[in-house]
Amino acid sequence: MIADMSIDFQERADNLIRQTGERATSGRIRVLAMLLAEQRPVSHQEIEERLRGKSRLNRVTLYRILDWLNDKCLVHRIVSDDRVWRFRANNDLRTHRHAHFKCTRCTRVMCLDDMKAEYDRPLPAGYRPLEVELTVKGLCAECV
Amino acid sequence: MIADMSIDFQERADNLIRQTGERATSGRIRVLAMLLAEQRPVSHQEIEERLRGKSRLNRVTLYRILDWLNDKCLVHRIVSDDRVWRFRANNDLRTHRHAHFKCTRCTRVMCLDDMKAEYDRPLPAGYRPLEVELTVKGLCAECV
DNA sequence: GCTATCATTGCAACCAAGTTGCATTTACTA
DNA sequence: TAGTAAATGCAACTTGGTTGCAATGATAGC
Ligand SMILES: [Mn+2]
Ligand SMILES: [Mn+2]
Ligand SMILES: [Zn+2]
Ligand SMILES: [Zn+2]
Repeated sequence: MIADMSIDFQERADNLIRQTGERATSGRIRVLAMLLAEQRPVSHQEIEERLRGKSRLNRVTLYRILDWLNDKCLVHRIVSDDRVWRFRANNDLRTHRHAHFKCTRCTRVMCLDDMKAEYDRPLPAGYRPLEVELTVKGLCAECV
Repeated sequence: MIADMSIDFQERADNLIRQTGERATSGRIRVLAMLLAEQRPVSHQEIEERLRGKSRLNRVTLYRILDWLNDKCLVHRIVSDDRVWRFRANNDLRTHRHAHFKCTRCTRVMCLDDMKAEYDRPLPAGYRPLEVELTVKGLCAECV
C-alpha cells in the first residue's frame, strides 16, 4: 500500500520533471517524489535525512536540485527567521502567493494555502512592489 | 552643527540606556547613538564599518550589544531573506509591529512605519498567533 | 544498441553570519 | 577607593549555503 503510493509519487515526479524539457536524473526524481509525498515544507537537512539509506545524495547536489526545482516552479522555497530554507512541492504550477505559519516551539513551518500574502496601505511614492512575504509566528495546534 | 547633533544622540543614548537600570557602557552608548542618528535599519556589518576609527568594538561584543538593545526594546531586529539581521532604533518604547520593505536591487531595508503587519483570515483551528512578519519586496524609489 | 556531448554530480575547499567558553577588563556600589 | 558582578575581547566553533573543477551519466543522433 505504502509501497504503491511511493511508486506513484516517483512516477508523478518523473513526469513533472520531463515536462520541463530538461534531464530527468535520479536525484531530481527522488527529491521531488519525497516532497510530493510529504506535502509540507521540509528543510534541506530533513530531506537529506529522509533520503539516507538509498544511495545518498551529495549535500551540494541536493542544494542544486532544490534550487533547480524552485526555478522550474515545481516547488517553492520558504524563508524563515531561523535562517533555514524549506521547500514544498507546488500543487498547481502557478505560484500561489500564500502566507506561512511558523511554530516557535517545534520550529515547523506550514503553508497557509488560503491566506493570501498581501497588504492594504499604499507604499511610499516611487516604490515598486514585486513580492510579498507574510509569516504568522506562534504555536501550532500540537504545541499549544 | 553635525558635531552638536552627534553629541545630542550620544546623550539621548546614554539616558535611554540608564533608564533600563543596567550598565551604561561605552559600547552600548556608541551603538545606540549611531542607530538613533541613522533612523533606518542597519546591518551588523554596516555598524561595524561606521564605528571603525574610534577604538573599534569587537565583533562578538557588537552582536551581544545589539541583542541586549533588542531585549530592552531600544531597537528592533528585522530578519530578511538575505540571512542578515538589521537593527533600527525604536522611536517609542512600545514595539509597534509594522511592515518592512526590502529593495532587491540595493538590498536596503526600510520600515513601513504606518503599515501594520497583520492578516485577515482565521488561522487553522488550535493555532495561536504571537507575532506577524510582513515584508514587501521590490524596488525602492532610488532603484526603479 | 552505441557513442558523443554536454548537463549534472561529487568532492574539497571556501564563505558569511552568528555562537560559545573563558580569561581579562570595566562600571557601578558601598 | 576597593570589591564585585557584569561586560568585553579573543580564539575556536557551528550552521547553512557556495564555488571550481574533474568525473559521471542522461539523452540525442546515428
Ligand atoms: Mn508555501
Ligand atoms: Mn522596523
Ligand atoms: Zn508546533
Ligand atoms: Zn533600493
